[in-house]
Amino acid sequence: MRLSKLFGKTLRQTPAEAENISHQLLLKAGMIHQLAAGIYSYLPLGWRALRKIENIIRQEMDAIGGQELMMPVLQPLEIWTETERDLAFGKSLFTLSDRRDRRLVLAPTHEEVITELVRRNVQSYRDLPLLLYQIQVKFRDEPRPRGGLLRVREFGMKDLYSFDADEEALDVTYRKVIQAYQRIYERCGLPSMVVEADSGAIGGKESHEFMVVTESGEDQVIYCSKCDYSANVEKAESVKLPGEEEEPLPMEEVATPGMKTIEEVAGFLGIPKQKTVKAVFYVADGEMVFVAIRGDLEVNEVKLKNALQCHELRLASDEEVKEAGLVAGSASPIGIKGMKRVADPSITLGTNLVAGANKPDAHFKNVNYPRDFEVDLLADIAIAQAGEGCPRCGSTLLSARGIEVGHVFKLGTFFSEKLGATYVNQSGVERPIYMGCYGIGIGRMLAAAIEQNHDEKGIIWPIPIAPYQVHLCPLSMDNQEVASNAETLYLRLQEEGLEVLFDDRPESPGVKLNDADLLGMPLRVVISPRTLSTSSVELKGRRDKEATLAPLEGVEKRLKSLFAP
RNA sequence: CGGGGCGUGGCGCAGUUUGGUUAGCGCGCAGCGUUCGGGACGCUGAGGUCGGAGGUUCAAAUCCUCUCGCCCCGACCA
Repeated sequence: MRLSKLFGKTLRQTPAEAENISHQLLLKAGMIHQLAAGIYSYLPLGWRALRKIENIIRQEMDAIGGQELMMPVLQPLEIWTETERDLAFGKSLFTLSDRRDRRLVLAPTHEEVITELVRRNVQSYRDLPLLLYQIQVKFRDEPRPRGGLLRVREFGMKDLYSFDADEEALDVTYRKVIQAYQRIYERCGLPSMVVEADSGAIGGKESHEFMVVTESGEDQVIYCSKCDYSANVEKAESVKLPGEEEEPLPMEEVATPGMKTIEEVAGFLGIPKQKTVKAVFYVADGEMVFVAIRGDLEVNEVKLKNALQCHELRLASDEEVKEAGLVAGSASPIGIKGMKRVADPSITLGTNLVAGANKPDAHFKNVNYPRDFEVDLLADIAIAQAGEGCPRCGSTLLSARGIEVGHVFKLGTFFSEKLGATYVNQSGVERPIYMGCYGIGIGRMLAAAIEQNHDEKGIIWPIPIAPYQVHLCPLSMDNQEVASNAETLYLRLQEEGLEVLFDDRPESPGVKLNDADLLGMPLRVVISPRTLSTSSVELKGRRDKEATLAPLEGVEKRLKSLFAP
């Protein structure tokens, strides 16, 4: 490709809207263009890189027996109400009406459609196992798109669905896909980490995410310093630091004038935070919920949502708390009624805790569960923190930030039972199909690859996903000898099957070299009066500090072997 | 949705507080010339409904009202 003809210009200044490195570099390099919040065009260079990622994914999917197909983006709303996933997705579901006022959705994922499709085509155990995938655009009306391609409303996704006869077979498939995913990330130059995850709106039992560890990541990962336990913080469990065990004392009221927060109360009474009980109020699907947790811990809203099995969860407003007859700052689990009560097991660690008295300026001390109060549900709803104990081996937990570039779920029979996708087993008995689903965000991978591979000058493409392999950069194009040698070298490199970006623009050397760094192709080939004086060209890997000279004669063979698979 | 910020040629900005000539500057773009190994220089030139609507005024980028959009921080996800 001739740079003089390439659609998409490099910018000298980074557009102000970009905050993330990947977003800045993609814009600056002219690889993407924003149309609206979370909606982007891919320009030719960006699109080439994206297609390379797609093809690597295709190869690995095909290698484990996946068959590619294509399903509709536009779907009737009914198939979503049937599984109640319209509620699970809520406002993230893009909906529209056709001319006859039939309600349609722009698909955010395809479990319903594929299940319906497979139901019609699978009858026997002989048809299983089955792996079907597509690479397609998905729509999700995210509350807040951000970070360029990191979080968008229209995005390319590879979604694979697996169909097995039973749980054991699903387990085998699930592990196989995880390994394929690991190969994909590795091939794309993205070191990834598999972590346990919450299954969210997709549903299902077991779930794992693939994280690219980087500071700009939106997710927090908790992992063990010793064993291989790792989980998204949404899901992560931990062994909490124990509280002091002492003889339970009779409960009594203490004055805590003006003390509202846990810090204030603990400080005022001269006790550690873990000797207090924190009370928090949520509204779950319109119902007020009381939540108690040890004072030094925070509520994990994902866990709470799962424990309550609700669709919508938010903190209660001050007014709602007041209306319920509670005193914020001194709210108490003792004597609470008229609403669901949930507590984290951490309140059972230690004795003689301090809790609110449900009146201003007062708390109870020597509160003990279950002697002094009861709850309807005792469930792990705490955020795991670095420094706490690993749930597997007890060693210290650590934390890191990551970008979620893939997510896999064991769905089990959730969809097949609801939609009647069954098969007849060897004994002639009808059984539900065991399903799994597996997604990779492709644009997100592209962004993550840049987050992970760049320097102050620009992008450093991992070879397998670089838009072009070679950046041919003649300096002084008005020099006849340079121009003609560059032109023939361009042809010779292409004849060897190399992908070449040819900077044939009559720009000054500074501009061309800086653009080469910004665009980030793996190998730069400079040809100039200087190199021609010794009948050579200059080679420099994008990551290398120094360039080397190589004879012009036969350089195309040499480069071909460099990029040999 | 809550909090913060911002909308002025393709990009980055100034001008808005305190209304007042043909709305500026840098980059980029076009033409000509000189340059040519890390974002060169000179000359000439094109390009703007100041996000939109309404209002106040002799006069609005600037003041008022409404509205749309974008970014960042939080609750959601590949």
